[in-house]
Amino acid sequence: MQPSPRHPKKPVRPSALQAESLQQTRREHASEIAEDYVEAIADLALAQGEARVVDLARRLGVTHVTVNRTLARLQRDGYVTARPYRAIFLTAQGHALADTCQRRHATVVSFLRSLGIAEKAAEIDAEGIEHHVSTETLAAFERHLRRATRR
Amino acid sequence: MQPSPRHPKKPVRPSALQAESLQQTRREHASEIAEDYVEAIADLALAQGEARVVDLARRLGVTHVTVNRTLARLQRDGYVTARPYRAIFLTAQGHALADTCQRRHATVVSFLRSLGIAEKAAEIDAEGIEHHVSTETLAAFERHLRRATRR
DNA sequence: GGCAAAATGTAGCACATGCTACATATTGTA
DNA sequence: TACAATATGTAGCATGTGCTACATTTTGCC
Repeated sequence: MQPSPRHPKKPVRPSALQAESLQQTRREHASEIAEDYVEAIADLALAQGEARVVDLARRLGVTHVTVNRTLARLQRDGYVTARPYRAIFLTAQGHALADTCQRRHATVVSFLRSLGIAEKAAEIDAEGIEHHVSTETLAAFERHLRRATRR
Repeated sequence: MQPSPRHPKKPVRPSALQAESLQQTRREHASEIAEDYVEAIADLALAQGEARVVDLARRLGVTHVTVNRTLARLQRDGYVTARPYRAIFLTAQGHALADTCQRRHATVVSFLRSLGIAEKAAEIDAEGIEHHVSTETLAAFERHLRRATRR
């Protein structure tokens, strides 16, 4: 193959819609964990004044080591503040993200419940689904909920 | 801390429902990519007789290198057969998975469309959502679709 | 046949996530 | 205060996914 030595290699252009969708999904996945963490930190702060590494580990179902490393990344990205051996707190940016996630989570759960899905299954599915719900789809869920309530 | 030298360390037991849900989500994520690949391979086989690495790369929006390594894993796990410089084919197991995914994908898209979501957004969201839809939720989607159709 | 383009393969890097094992700091309490 | 339990931190490994750069094979065509 002629390696076309001039062009540094143009990025693969996915022509298909599916490629675009999958790339979107991959991007979302990168932020899913951040969302889960800030949401958990917000909950814990509310419930017991502060969030500790152990609490997060228990809550998220991972070891404290994983929590620790992920917190370093969240701190790097400006979502939390943390000092060694101290509690973890959300930054303004972290709070904003947490609020968004909590509202979205609640909406998704309510929506699934309104379809007749049992509490536990709704919770489990919502955890997986919520990160992939676009603004448009979330709005559609809310519309549906209003209709269902009005009835 | 007393290291309790006898017990090899019992796995962290997540007491909270959220921990369980998140672990479920992580398990699902491990199989998402396999699902995307077998689905693409099935489509390509139908459309042009066989699936090649380049086709998959274009379709999935990644480089051929990534396709290559992922195919090795899929082969290891029994979903595809592949020989160097040859086309890729699904095993019986791969076909079964592809069928399931295609049906589920179609259901999720139809469902989102029935909520008034535009074609493109429905496709994009479906790619992210479909992997996290439990049997129960999928059934609820189908129920909803039947109701909407009947009307 | 033989050359060039296309396709495929391989090496090696980066990053994210998970883990176990072990080290260190903090804390509760005798 | 001092010890033991708890919490937190660090080192190092595995796996999965993505990439670029380069090597090799296959294929189309003169």
